[in-house]
Amino acid sequence: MLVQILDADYVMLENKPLLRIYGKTEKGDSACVFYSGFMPYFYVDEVPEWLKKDPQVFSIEPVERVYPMFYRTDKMKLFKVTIHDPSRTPELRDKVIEGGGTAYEADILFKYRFMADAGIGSLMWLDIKGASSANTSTVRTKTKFEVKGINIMDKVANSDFRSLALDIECVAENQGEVPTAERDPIIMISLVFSEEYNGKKEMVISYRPGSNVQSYNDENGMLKGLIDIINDFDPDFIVGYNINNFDLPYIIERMQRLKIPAMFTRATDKSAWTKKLAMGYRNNVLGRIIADPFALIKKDFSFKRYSLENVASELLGEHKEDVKYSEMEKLWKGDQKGYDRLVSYCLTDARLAMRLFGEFNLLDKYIGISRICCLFLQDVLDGGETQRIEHYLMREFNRNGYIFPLKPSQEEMAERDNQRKVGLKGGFVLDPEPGMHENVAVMDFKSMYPSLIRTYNICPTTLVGPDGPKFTEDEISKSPEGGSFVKPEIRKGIVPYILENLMNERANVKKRLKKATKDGNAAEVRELNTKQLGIKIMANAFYGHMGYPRARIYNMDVANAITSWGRQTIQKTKDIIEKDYGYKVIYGDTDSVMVELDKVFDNKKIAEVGNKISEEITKNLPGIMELEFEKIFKRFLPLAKKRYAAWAFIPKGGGEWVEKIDMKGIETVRRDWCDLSSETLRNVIDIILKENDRERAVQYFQNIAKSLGEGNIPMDKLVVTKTLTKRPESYPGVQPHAEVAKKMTQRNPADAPSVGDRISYVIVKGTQLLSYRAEDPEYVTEKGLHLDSIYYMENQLLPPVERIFEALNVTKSELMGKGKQMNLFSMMGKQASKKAKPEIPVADIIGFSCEECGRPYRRPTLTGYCECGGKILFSSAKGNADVVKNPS
DNA sequence: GAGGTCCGGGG
DNA sequence: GTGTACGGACCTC
Repeated sequence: MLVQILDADYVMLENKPLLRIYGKTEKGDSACVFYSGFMPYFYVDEVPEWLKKDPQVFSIEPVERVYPMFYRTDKMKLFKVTIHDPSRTPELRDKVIEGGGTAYEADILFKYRFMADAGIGSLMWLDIKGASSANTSTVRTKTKFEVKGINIMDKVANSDFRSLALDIECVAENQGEVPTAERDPIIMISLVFSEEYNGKKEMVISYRPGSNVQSYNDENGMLKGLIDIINDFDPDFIVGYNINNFDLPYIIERMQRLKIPAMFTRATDKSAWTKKLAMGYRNNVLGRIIADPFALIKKDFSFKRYSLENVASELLGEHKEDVKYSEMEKLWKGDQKGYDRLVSYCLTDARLAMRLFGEFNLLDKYIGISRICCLFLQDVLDGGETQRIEHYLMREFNRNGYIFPLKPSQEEMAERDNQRKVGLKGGFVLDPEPGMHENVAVMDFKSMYPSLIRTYNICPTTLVGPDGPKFTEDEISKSPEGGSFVKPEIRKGIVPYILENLMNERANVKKRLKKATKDGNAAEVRELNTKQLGIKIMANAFYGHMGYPRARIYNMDVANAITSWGRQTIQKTKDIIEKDYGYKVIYGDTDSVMVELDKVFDNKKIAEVGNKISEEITKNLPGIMELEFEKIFKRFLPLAKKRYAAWAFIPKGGGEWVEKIDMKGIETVRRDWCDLSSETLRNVIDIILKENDRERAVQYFQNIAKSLGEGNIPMDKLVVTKTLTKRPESYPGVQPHAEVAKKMTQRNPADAPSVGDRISYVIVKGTQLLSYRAEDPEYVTEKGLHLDSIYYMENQLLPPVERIFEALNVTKSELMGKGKQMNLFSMMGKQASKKAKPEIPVADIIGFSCEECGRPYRRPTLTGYCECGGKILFSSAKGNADVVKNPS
């Protein structure tokens, strides 16, 4: 029988661990295979007397292993300690360490210890020889098997996975608070199935009857009903928007509170669990995978906001039902029509989560990584890069006779942190040549760091150590700033070996991908693309790992060797291009060089030159290092290191080009900018790059400024929105959105914003501090208030574009039109503020503002004058102002 | 530019 | 479960 594996655990049976591997059969049924006979073990360097007598110990045998740090030919004499119960390992390990001994591989999860030794990895298909063991009641999978033998199959296509999307609703006891599981019940749960369940694709369960609602007596009954439905439908994926940090912990905590065992895992003897960590929750449902579109989309898409409403409208063009938190209780307790709305709201959220999950292949990348690093999908989703790399490394090191060290202790990490501050240098970043450049060929090194590792055989196991064997110059490669490494003839390093395999495998997969694409085999294209992506991500992670203070095999000399060879490579490349070819390298960062080709204006010609230079340079590069022509910057405007805008043309093959605007380090979307800021910035960049007409760009900007001054910009382009994260009165400083919330509460207590609500605001004219002049846009419309165009000019419009214009030598005053017939401020009209100025008690002074234009300042300017020429005055909370007598 | 702080999604 | 434990945007020095 073939099983694709998703998860594993173990239980103790007659003082021996029994492994349970969960997966799917070819038919798409859930399956569990039982494996007994594998025992937990770890290594120690010496065997204390107490350990020999410990009843946990099954056997102790001497072994020889190679320590993975520094080139060495000697083997360590160690002892392999095999015990009965995996869960007892930590205490034995800690006791050994306390006694002054050293332990190895004593912090590897039992399931992963087994898989590593058996050569099994996540999502592999296993051919199971054995006997069906349907009589076991400890798991609830459709198929159960006792293993006699396992064969690893070559099959890559995934089984048919089954998903369940869910969304819960709950109402807080006190209006305006976020509900908590300790106190507030779940009132309703919507469920959306990836395939029909009892003839339905979706359902809503609750304990208030309604049309299309499956009703229970109470919350208790509803939650038990939920457990039954999950087990009955038996999903592989449990999906929900922010399910990781809200729905699932809430459900589990609620069940704990109501003394309902959370028995919806694939084992009958283990409940689902949730644990609160520093920042959020960690959840586990054994045998199933929890997938949160919120978490996944946040990593792979760039949006200003990641609310379900926002994401669904961006990605699906769909919207949530319009229900405010403040009306939920009313709907839950009110008439049937309102209740129906609540039901529909709940259902929509689960539907949207399911669509996002399914239509955007959100898991593909993680499936690819999981396949390569061998960790289960859930661990890849929840864990970081370190775990992936280390698991992979341990398997490879073990296979080659190396022992793998424990995770570093707190003290060790602190020590490394100090070391690192002194030592680790990064990539080489050239100072960009200022000003606009045209016809730039962009070349970069193909997988620079992995290639350097392979070229120079960089690895902890090839690093020449202080006490190890000595070598002649010919036998080693000496890095510019870092360690020396023995050449592959003496020993090939494990990391270079791993990278060689990964890179060859990826080339192979890409070849097959090309063919599958040509054949139009969509399923295979997806599989192969997933795989090459997984390999790429893994291969690029090795470099960073070795310079990471929390890594098990960390070494500064290794990390520094890689970056210093990188810097040397890029520097030499720059020199050759400038000396031998006579072109100017105007910018470069880590693995790329940008070369300005004078008097070459045709894309085809630029590509020819770029390709020629790359090829010729590559011929003289050591090892497998390869420079390649990547794209053209028709125009390139650097602002600073790591910040630029460019009009790029990327070769698509067959003489075709993809055109786009490349931006690095320039934020066009920021939470505290209104739409007008982003829009103006984008358009200014567009005009500058595509038309190369700075006059027109300035003019465009001035036109926007003029419309702003004349009040012709629609208000929705000037709105800034922020979330109220606490009660408005508990904000330490004055913040615009909190002030607006206070005003809204005062005006209409029934419609007071509550914690978690999004508050939109605009800034109106006046002399008070900015935050006090923040207003609800609806109120502004209603009362016909005027917006503060000076504020928008100075704080929203100018800052983003200023740096762009600066790079083109357009000064701020030129931009503002100063010195010309009419400056922008006069164009926009001055803000009158010369009114009576009573004395202000010092305690009331909260800031400063300009006498002429009313612009607020947190402290007076050095000159005591505003940019518009007006004097800076004190301003009080009440909006009065007085002349600053001594602005120092 | 480095170092510290805030905050997210969900109801 | 032989486990942990963010990351980007923003602000100040």
